Amino acid sequence: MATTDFCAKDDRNMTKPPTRIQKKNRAAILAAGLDVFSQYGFRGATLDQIADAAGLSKPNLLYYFPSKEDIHQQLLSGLLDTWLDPLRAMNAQGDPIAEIIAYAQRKLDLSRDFPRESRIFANEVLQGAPRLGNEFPDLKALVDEKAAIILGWSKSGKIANLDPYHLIFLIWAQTQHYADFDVQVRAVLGHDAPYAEAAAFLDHMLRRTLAP
Amino acid sequence: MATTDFCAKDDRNMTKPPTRIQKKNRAAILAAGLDVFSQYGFRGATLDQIADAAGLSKPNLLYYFPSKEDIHQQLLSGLLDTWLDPLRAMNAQGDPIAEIIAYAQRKLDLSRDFPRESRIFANEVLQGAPRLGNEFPDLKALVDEKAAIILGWSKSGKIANLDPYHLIFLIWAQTQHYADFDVQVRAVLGHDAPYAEAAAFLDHMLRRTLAP
DNA sequence: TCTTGTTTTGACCAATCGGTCAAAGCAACG
DNA sequence: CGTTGCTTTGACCGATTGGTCAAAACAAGA
Repeated sequence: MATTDFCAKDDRNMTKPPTRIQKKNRAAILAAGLDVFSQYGFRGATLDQIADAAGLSKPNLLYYFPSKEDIHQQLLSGLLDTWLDPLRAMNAQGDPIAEIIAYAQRKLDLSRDFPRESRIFANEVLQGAPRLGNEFPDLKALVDEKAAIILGWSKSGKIANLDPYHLIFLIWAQTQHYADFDVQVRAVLGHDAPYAEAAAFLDHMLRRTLAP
Repeated sequence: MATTDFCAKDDRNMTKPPTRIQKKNRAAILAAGLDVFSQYGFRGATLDQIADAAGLSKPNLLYYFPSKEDIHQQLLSGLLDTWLDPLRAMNAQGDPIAEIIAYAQRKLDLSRDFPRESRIFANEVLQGAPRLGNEFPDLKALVDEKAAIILGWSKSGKIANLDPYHLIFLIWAQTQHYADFDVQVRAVLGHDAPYAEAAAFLDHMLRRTLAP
């Protein structure tokens, strides 16, 4: 056969390394997909839009990715890792309050620097996570681990006595709000730079909430 | 002409009161639209789905509403009022901390009792509020008014010195999180009844955050 | 009963959707 | 130069989309 069909092979089976142009186009497609999916959601996004944004024709786009769903899937799985990194970095040996506040601030930084990634994730969860459900066990395992650490801090009196899971939800909700509900935040505030204020507020709120 | 085209007339121009069957079908369509739009978003929802859920044929559905967009629009505008009622009820003459906590709890109740309404709203804002943008001025006016009250409490030392806008964002984010990210919350917690815990946590967090 | 206006529907439409395919274009190496 | 294999594209496909329309079915009062 004429075509090598490289995109259908899974990662372990790299019979050939990707060429320069393959890397460039695949990256362009993922960048375009991020733009379009984050703005319109999976169903609302069209291959024509993504192809346009990537500067390719639709058949050419489908030469690099087998389907619309595959582009979305690759974005999501690549995303979740980055998104959970701040939580992974929370250290049981560190100072409890400082660790939790540092985690929240890192999460807020992600919202500021990667709002499209946040929205693509929010879109997915909002609609019941039909293309993300299988990632939830890993997510739960990580949260369980970190919740146990927080619970330890709580039991030993180093922080207030509170439910660690809902503390994590609080941090998720509050930090992602600025990315996911960006238009609303900007419409209400009337200006465009909420992140410095948000960081100060978050610090105040967590310090008060966590104090033993 | 044979048809009366009643649905195209605006509310002020009620040449005839709606019949019993009109009321019933319009209500059924809005209920079905709430179900479908909240699950799939505007673009993801189809008229066939909504018609099915309402127990009507598609042309019959379009006899009662002129377009898909109109159903969505009516849901949204009817929604925003309910959604802002708890904030409207916040009383400048009441006890500051009790007022704010009561507001947050009412908002959490809305998330528990009307998660579909919350999600339809979240879906819309997430995608840049293209069909909601004109409602933002009213929203901003209300928030400005209540933020001024909170700021007054803050200045007079009745609550901590904090940014009232970000306090409101905090309450929105935290309460809506349980409705909008429901699947994620349930996947992480491993059980189905987070609202009692959430209410206790919210009370703790706000009481600490607001204390002078 | 007949008449009048409301309600419902099957058939249909143009546009758009995700995706296919064969053929053409192209780069690189001998 | 020619060959080989990677890249790009125009034309096309079946399915689905939101929406239309004329005609049929129905309800209700006279």
